[in-house]
Amino acid sequence: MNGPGRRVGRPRADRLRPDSGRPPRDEILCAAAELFTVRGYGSTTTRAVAERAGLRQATMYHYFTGKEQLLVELLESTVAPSLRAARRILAEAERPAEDRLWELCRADVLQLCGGPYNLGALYLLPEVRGERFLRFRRMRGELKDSYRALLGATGAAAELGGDAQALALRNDLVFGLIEGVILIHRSNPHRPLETFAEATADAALRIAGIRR
Amino acid sequence: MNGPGRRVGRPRADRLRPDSGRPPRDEILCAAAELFTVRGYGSTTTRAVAERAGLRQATMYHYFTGKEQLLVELLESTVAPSLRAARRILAEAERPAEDRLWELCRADVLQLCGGPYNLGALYLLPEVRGERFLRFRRMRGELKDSYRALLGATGAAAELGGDAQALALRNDLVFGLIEGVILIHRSNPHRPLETFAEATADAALRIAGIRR
DNA sequence: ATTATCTATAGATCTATAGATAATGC
DNA sequence: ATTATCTATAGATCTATAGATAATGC
Repeated sequence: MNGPGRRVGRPRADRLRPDSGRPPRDEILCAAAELFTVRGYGSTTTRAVAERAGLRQATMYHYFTGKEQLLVELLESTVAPSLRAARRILAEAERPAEDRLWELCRADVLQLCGGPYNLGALYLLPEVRGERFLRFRRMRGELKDSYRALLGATGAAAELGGDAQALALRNDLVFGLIEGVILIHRSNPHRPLETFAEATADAALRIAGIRR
Repeated sequence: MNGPGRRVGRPRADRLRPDSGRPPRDEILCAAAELFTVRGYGSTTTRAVAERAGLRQATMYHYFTGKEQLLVELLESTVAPSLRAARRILAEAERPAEDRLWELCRADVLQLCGGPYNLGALYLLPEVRGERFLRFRRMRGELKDSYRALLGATGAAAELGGDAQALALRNDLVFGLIEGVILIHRSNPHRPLETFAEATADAALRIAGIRR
C-alpha cells in the first residue's frame, strides 16, 4: 500500500489538496503549466503554483531552484518528443517526403494541443526570449530544420527551382501554422483532436504547395 | 516653434529622454507596446514603461488609470483598423469573394506586423483573457466573422456542400494563420513586409482550398 | 539519520496615491 | 488658475532563504 501516511518527511499541512499519488515534482510542473499558459508567466506567482500543487510556497524550492527553472523544464519537455519524432521520420528515407511531412505536422499538432493543458501555448510566451531558454530555442531550431529538410525534398520544392529564399518562406509559413495552431485549438477546444490534427496537416501541405 | 521650454506644466527631470515632440500619452503607449510584446505583460513594470517613455513612474497615472488600461487601449487600437477594413471589404459585394478574402488577409498581415514594434504579438498574451479585454475580444470576434462570411461566399466553400462545421474549421485555420503570422515575422523580421504579406495571403487562400 | 515538509521572515520590489513644485495662461 | 510633472511613500505583494518539525529508515 502506498496510501497517505506512508511517505517520508513531514506531512503536508491539512486543507491543501487530496493526495494525487503522483510525485510532488510532477504536481508542481503540472500546476505551473496550467497557470503559465492561462495567466502568463510574469503574472503567475510561485505562491499560486505551489497552492495549486497542494503545498506551501517555500516547498517548491526543495524541487526547483526558482520560477525560471519551471518554465525551462516545461519547454524542453514539450519540444523533446517532437524532436525525437522528427529525427525518426527524417531517417525513413524510403518514404515519400510528402507523406513524412504530413505525419510530422500531425504528430506535432497532437503533441502541442494534446494533454490537459495547452503546453503549446508556452512557446508563445514573450518571456521565452531570455537566456536561460537558449537550449529550448536550439531544440526548436533543430525541429524547424527538420521541417525544411522534408519540405525541400518534396516535388513542390522542386517547382521553386532551388530558390532558397522562397523555400525558407514557405517553410516559415508551414512551421508558423503548426506553432500557432494552439491559438486555433484554444478558441474551440471541444473539436475532436484527431480530426483537427489531420485537417491542420492537410492545411500545412496545401501551404507547402503540395496537391494530393 | 514648439521646442522644449514652451510646454505647460512642470518640466521633466533631466537625464530622462530627449524631447520626441509627440504627446506624452503616445510616448507612454509606445513604450508599453514595445515592452509588453518583448517582455510580456506581467513581466513589465509600470516603472519600466515610464522610464522608457522618459518620465517618472507616477506621471503615468496622470494619463492612465493603471497598467491594464495601457493594454486595453493598445489592443483595441490594433484591432480597430483591421475591423474597419473588414467592414469596407465586406461591403464590396460586386467583387469576387476570393479577391476580397485575399485583400483582407494581406491588409491584416501588414497591420499586425507593420510598425516599429510587433503589435500583433499583443494578441498572443495570455493575460488578454481577463474581463477588461472583453470589448477587444468582441471586436476580434466580429473580425473573425467577416473572414467566415467571405470564405463562405467563395467557390471553395460551395464544394463543402454546406457543411457548417467543415467551413468553421477552415475558417479557424485561415484566421489562425493570420493571427499567428507574427510568430513567423518575429523569427525573420528582415524579410520585406510587402512580399511577406502577399505570400501569407496566398497561403491563406491555399488553406481555404482556393486555387487561382 | 534522512527526508519532505512546514512556519516565519528579510529584503526587494511594485502599484497607486498624496501632495509639492515649476512651468504657462490670463 | 491650470497644468504636467515631480518626490515621497504607504501598503501590498513576491521571491528566496533560514531554520524548525514530523514523518520514515536503520
